[in-house]
Amino acid sequence: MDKQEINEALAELLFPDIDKTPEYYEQMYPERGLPEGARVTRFAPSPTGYLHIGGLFGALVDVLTAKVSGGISYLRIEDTDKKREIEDGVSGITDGMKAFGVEFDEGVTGFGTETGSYGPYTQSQRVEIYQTIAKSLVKQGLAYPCFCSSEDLDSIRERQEAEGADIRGYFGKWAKCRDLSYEEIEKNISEGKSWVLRFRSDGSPDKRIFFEDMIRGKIEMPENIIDEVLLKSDGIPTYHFAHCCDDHFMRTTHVVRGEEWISSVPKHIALFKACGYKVPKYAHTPQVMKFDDETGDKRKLSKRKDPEAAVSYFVEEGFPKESLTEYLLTLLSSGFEDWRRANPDVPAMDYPFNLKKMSSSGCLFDLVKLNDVSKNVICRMSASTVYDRVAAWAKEFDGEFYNVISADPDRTREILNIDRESPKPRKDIAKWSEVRDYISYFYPEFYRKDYSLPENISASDAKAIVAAYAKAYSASDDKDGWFGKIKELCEPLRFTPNVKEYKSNPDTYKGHVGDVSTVIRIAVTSRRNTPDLYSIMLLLGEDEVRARLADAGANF
RNA sequence: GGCCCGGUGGUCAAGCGGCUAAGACACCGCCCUUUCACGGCGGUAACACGAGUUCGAUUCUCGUCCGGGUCACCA
Repeated sequence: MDKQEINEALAELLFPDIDKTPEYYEQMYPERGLPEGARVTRFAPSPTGYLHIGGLFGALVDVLTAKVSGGISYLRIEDTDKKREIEDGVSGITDGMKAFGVEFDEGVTGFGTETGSYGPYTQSQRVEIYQTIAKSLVKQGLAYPCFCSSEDLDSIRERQEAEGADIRGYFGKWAKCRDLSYEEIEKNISEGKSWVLRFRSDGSPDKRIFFEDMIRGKIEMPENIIDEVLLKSDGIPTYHFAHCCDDHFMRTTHVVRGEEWISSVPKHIALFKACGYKVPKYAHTPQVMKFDDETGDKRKLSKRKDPEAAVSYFVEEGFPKESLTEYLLTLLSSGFEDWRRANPDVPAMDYPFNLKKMSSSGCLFDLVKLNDVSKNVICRMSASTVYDRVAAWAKEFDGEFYNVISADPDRTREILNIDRESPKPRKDIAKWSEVRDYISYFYPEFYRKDYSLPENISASDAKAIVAAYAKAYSASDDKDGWFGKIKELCEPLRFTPNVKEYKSNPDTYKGHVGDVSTVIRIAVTSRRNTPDLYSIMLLLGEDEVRARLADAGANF
């Protein structure tokens, strides 16, 4: 047998059940007839944990990159590691994406469902494809079976470490199985020894490869010389091989992924070339970090240590989905905030995103900034929208609150509308979980009396103010009349209705109209700070206002 | 340890050889104002370090330091 015949025989020995050829899949998954410049991207998470910020961040880049170019983005599930997979992994990802308004053009849409003609989009369902390509590689002498046990591999590693070798891994003299004869292989297999399929690298340790990262520019690295595992002993591909096959057959043009993948690019390029595939463009995104209070350092957000790394955290806290995506957009694209100011009402996903303008350094996730972004998002919403969103959130996370506000939706909407839907809306609310406290004084169920006064106001003055106001108060006053009455209270009680005058003559008065208002505000709401008091009193109604004034007057 | 990525105010960030080094968040002050918020105005605060190239470096090169990543039958 000549070499070619041996390879053919080996391929049959290794993959007796594979009867398709790479050409079959080439025809099944033809080039996408997209216009020039259209980019095909994919978000390819593995269902090994909940959806986290980094994932959402990456998905946003994928979707936006495809969208601005008139291309396609799809969601692929990389479930080749059955050991680490968790039960609700897939739906966690798809639900999370949905919850944050990230929509892919094709791919997995939920547990067991998908759309698009380049599927299946779940790697565990594509095993035949990988094996077909693997078989072809064996035929060409580009891959070989390796029978080394994990102990063998450990020992190789140990020896390499002891030698202080610069390059570690399965290659050169360490690659014991690389040149096994057909007879040896056949013997091993007939003995039932388990094997993995390795790539037969033709790389040289002193050659370098170059590639252009869409975000970082030119990157130079040593060529890959490692005989990487292509197929694990269970016949399932490793990430590297699956990446190569899938992104080729799914016709991905731009691979966007975290920067932790940069170091394996040489492997990937070698694989694509060995398979005869066009190497996709790569874009390695920076990592989202957080500040670790314990160590005082920046570090990568950890699923384990940081509850806010989970996207579900933001859902539970009640951040509107737009807030998180807008915040992430400010992180991943410096021009976003300017664009948003110029286009306040356009959906965030219409942002003309540019991969090349992405920052390449890791960034800290800033909850404070998120709050600010979120306040801006919420202040643009109508009262009715706010109500719907709060109610939806409360229904899931705060049933008691939901019952109370939904008992009279119209009234709740009116409460939520105080100082809203104006050119200068308030920006008090950053997340739905804050609303309960924010409007609690409207509801007897939540109202907590607190008549403590600012230091500059005595209890006796407060009693006098409330008593006088209770007499003057009329529920039918308009706003000017309402405030006029408060002003009229001032002089007799030795306060001044004129703030400026008080400031120039602080000793002649006990305080000014602001202090008088504060006392009334405290009496009516138990707060020192509230939105427009007049609106509040209107919504509370005359009986309730009178009752509160009386109660406060007796308890200051 | 080898290889790789990164390093502008507290945070996110403009900046591509010559600028008093933008802007946003946070913080502080003032104004507006019945409180708070909003809004307006102003302020504190930065090019990691050292060489080199250059008439001139935040911008280019090299080295150092610091941070991060990666060296699995995990992705």
